Amino acid sequence: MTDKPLIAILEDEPGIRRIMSETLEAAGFRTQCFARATEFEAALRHITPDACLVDLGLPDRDGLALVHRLATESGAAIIIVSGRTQVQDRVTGLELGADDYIIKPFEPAELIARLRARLRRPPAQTRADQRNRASFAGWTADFDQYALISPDGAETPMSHAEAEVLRMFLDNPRRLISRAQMLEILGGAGGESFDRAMDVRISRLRSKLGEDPKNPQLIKTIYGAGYIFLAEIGWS
Amino acid sequence: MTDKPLIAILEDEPGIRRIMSETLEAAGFRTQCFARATEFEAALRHITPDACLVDLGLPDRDGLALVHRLATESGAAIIIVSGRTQVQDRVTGLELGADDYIIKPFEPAELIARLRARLRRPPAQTRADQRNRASFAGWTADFDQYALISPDGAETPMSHAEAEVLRMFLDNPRRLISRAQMLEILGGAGGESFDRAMDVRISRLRSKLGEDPKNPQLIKTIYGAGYIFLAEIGWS
DNA sequence: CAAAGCCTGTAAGAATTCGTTAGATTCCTG
DNA sequence: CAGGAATCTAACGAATTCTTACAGGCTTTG
Repeated sequence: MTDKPLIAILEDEPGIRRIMSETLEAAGFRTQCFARATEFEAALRHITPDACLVDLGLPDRDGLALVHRLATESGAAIIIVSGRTQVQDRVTGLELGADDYIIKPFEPAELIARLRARLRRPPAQTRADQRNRASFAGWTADFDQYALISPDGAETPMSHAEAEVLRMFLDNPRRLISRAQMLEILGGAGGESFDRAMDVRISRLRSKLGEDPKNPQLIKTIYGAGYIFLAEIGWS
Repeated sequence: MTDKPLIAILEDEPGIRRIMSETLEAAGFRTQCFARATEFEAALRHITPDACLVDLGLPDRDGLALVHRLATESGAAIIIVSGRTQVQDRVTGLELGADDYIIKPFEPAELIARLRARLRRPPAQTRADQRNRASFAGWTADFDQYALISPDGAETPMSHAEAEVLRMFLDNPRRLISRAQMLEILGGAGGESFDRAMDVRISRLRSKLGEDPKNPQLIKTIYGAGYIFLAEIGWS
């Protein structure tokens, strides 16, 4: 974001609203204030704030419902600023999608710090991206076509079991995966000798990836601990 | 996310550590606990937690410095769990890169809710290739590939146990390492004859490094005290 | 419906890793 | 230099993992 982040403030009490706005402006943010949820929702058609500070005690709407809608439909960071002090309030607020929960009265410095912490992370992207193709170490795995394309362009079909294992690795790159985890992820239905089946799956995937059995480059074995997949991965 | 998120817990008090771990496991997370920052940093070379819960009052390191390092170098969400209640503590913690700050004593439900809120957002871009390579005395150790490259360019694979020992040395260069420390670092399972196992590990590593048994240049034995690794080390 | 082909778990033997054992060697003390 | 403790390493063996072969199940094909 090249520009100052835009912060929407939803707060029905004018005094607090003014304080929040001034504090944030002084800290280098742009602000836009609303006293009612309906106003705010109308404005949302035209503006896309980077973060929303919402007071739960609004006169014209249930604040939590609004938070939930914001969380699911907008990418903005949502910070509840509320006078309700119960733990349960915080928990439900956060679980409905709020990113933080600040109790009134609050210290301006903490509000700023928490807001900055939220804005440091990239905004949530739309859930629409499919991400069914991954490339790594010259290979490309297409999970729609169940195909594996080698660095030299040759395309090999990939079986379901192989795809499952590969997907598990691609979802956890550079991370140790224990056998227990594999069993959990791949839904190993409690077969007692399932460990052997796992070995065979790995072995077959390795050979399909052209790995040297003596010295595999991509799928490393950690004796007694599990496996680790080593590659930079790009999804598309 | 196809599998349970991995949460690292850095907390020196065993009671709290256990409570946190059990709470999180019950909520469907995988956890891994550490009592000291050094242990944690060593483990980070192998695991990639999705979030880190760190207590600021660690015995062996300044917690805030660790938070800052984590924030800049790892993509994990960072939540400080501290007994310090001052606003200023929270502000500096958050400004150094923490994503949230929870005050002890905390409600388990709130911890879970805040953790989930952090994990809902996609992780910051995973830090680009952090090559786990070190060079010393003409050798290069690649901890990703589990390979050891000799001064004349020959590449030898390195087993997990060997890599563990070598990494311990490379993390503590030119410093005496007692057997007790080795046991702690390498998670010795408390076997009575573990000392012998350690000897053998060292011996094997020495031979792989081409050390003259009569006069080792890199791994020196200090009779009755421990070992010391002598070399200039460059990480990359 | 039979035959062929592919997928995938099971079994079995080979290969690897790594702790244990034990005898040899080195080091310190007196 | 003797004696005991600490350390080294070769050899062994248990546990783990790899690969190949095989069989049952499912789908495709004639």
